[in-house]
Amino acid sequence: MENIKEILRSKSLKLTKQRLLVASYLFDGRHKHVTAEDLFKKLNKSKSKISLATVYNTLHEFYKNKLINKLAINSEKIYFDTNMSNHHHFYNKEDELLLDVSNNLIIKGLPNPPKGKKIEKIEVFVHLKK
Amino acid sequence: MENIKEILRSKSLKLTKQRLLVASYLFDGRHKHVTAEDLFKKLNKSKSKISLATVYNTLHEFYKNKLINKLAINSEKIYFDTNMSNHHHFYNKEDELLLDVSNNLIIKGLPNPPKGKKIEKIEVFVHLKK
DNA sequence: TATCAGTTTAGAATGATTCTAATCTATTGA
DNA sequence: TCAATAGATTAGAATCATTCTAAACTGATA
Repeated sequence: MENIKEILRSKSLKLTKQRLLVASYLFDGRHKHVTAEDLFKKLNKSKSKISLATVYNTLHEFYKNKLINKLAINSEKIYFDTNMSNHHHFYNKEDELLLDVSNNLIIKGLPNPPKGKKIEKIEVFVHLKK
Repeated sequence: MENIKEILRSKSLKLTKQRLLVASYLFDGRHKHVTAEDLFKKLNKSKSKISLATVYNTLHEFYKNKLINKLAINSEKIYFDTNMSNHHHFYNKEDELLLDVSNNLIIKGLPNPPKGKKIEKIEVFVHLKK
């Protein structure tokens, strides 16, 4: 719990009950992919209480502070990803499977970005089927 | 116009006014990225008439028939892409710039997909910044 | 420990998309 | 040619994830 508090302090985020609740779920050492709705349900199963709006606020706050990533893989839901290392994803729409591809990929043949623009990030989605 | 009709016929799609309207805009020889809303506005500028629901229906019908692609790049809007060749995208959120990366990329270091799954498609988004 | 900027909240609002069910029309086959 | 009908179109309502609002609350500071 002390290291969770340290994470929030390092980003100058106030240590509120709700943030600690969200952070201790997200940063328990295992990487996770969650939607706001999932997280809301999961956290409200225990006796803790947090509103859906706060779940959204907190996830975006963490995202802005580079504590989590945001994945817009299918335009229906936003997934937040606690794995901050450079990685990519396997995705299977049918069963909503979302898996990290942890290897560092080597991508050759990429043209230069348009004038005045720099590459911020390369995102690779490997779509799967049966 | 005859080749537009041929495209629809080849997919057993009825040749309705609205489908011909959409198809002749989309398949005029230039690749396009459009959202349903954009397309709805654009088509209704001319004297032709088409409802928003029909624009959605038609785009999805074309998508199901593999006449266009669907891009879920930012979870706010769905883009449809008339370029059906194997390609990737540059994307700059700030100015909603979406560009084809036409080169065939070579991606090395990809692990095997999980058991029982095959790779359907690899989608690379190159996010840009200023 | 009082203050207050920053947080949380319930519920309303938004906006893209989908649904509904009534009307219309391209196709087909007699 | 044309009547029948399966499929297409439509306006407007419904949906659903997300954001907004503005009132109440609470950590952090002095």
